[in-house]
Amino acid sequence: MKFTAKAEYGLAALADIAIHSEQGEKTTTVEIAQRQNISHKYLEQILLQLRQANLIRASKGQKGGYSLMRPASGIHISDVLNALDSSILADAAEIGSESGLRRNIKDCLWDKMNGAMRACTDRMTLAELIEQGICADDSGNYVI
Amino acid sequence: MKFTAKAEYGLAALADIAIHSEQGEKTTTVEIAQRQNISHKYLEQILLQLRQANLIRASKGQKGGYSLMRPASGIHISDVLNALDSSILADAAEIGSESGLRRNIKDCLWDKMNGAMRACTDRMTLAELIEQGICADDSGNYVI
DNA sequence: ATTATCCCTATCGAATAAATAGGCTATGAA
DNA sequence: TTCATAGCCTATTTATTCGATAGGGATAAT
Repeated sequence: MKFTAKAEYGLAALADIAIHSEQGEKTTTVEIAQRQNISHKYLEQILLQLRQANLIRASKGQKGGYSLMRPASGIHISDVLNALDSSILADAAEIGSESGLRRNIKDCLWDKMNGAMRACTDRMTLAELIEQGICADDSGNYVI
Repeated sequence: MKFTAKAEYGLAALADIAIHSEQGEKTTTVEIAQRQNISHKYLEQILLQLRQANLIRASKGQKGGYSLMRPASGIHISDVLNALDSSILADAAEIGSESGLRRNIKDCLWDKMNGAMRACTDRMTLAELIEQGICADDSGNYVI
C-alpha cells in the first residue's frame, strides 16, 4: 500500500485539529502547517476538500480557523480517504479497454481487495488513530 | 484501490501461462502479449520480474518459453503483487522526513491497511483467480 | 550458421501528484 | 468604517511515476 502525501497530510491535519480544539477552539491553516511541517498553501487545498466533505467547519475572518464537524470518534478513516484520494477506495474498478480474462481477473481481485480496505477503514475512526498516534512523555504531556 | 497496469498484466500473463501449459507446454512472450493484448516489450519486462521472483521458469532459444514454476494453486496473489509492485504490499511504511504525529499516524494506519491487504492476497491463489476469471462458452470451451 | 527465443538496460513521453502563486471574500477588532 | 486576518478558489509550474519503446546481448534448437 502506498499513501499519497495528500492522504497523510489530511489525516495529520484532522488529528491536529482534533487535538487543538478539544475545548472548542479553532486552529488555522498556518498553525497546522507549522506543527505538522506541511506547505501551508498545499494544506489549504486539502482543508478545502475536507470542508467540502463536511468533515471540518471553517470560520472566516480574523480569529477564524477550523474545527471538527463532529467528534473524532464519529469520523471514519474511510471518510477521510474518500474525501482526499479518489483512487484508494474507489467504488468500482475502472473500466478500461481490457476484455476477457484480463478484465475478469481484475474485477474479481479488485473486488476482494477493495472489500478488505473498506472493512479496515470503515472500522477505524480518527479518534482511535489519534489515540495510537500520540505518546505521553515523562511528564505526562502529549508529545506530538 | 488502484491497480497498476503492471500488476494487471502480470496476473493476466500468469493466468495465461497457467492455462496454456497444463500439459507442460511452454508459452512465449509474443503469444501471451497477443492473447492478452499487451505490448510484448513491456510484458517482457514483467515476465523478467516474475522469473526473478521464481514464479515462472524460462527456457531460452528456439522453442523456448515460459511455464509456471509451481502449480497455480501454490502461487499466492501476494507473491505476484510483491514481485511486481513494490508499493502495493510493502514491508513497512516508507521512512520519510515526517516526525511525531504525522509519522505515528502513518505507521499505525499503514500497518492496519497493509495487514488487511496481506490477509486478502495471502489467502487467494492464482488457481482460484483463474477459476473465477474464466467462463465456459456454449460449447463448453474456455472463453478467454 | 541461422533463427527464435529470453535477457537486460537505457530512454522517452504522458499522466499524475505535489507544490506554488495570486487574487477574491468574509469577519472581527481597532 | 477601515484594516488586518483569516479562509476560498483557481491557475500554473515543477517533480515524480508509470507505461511504453528501443536496441543490443546471450542461448539453444534446427
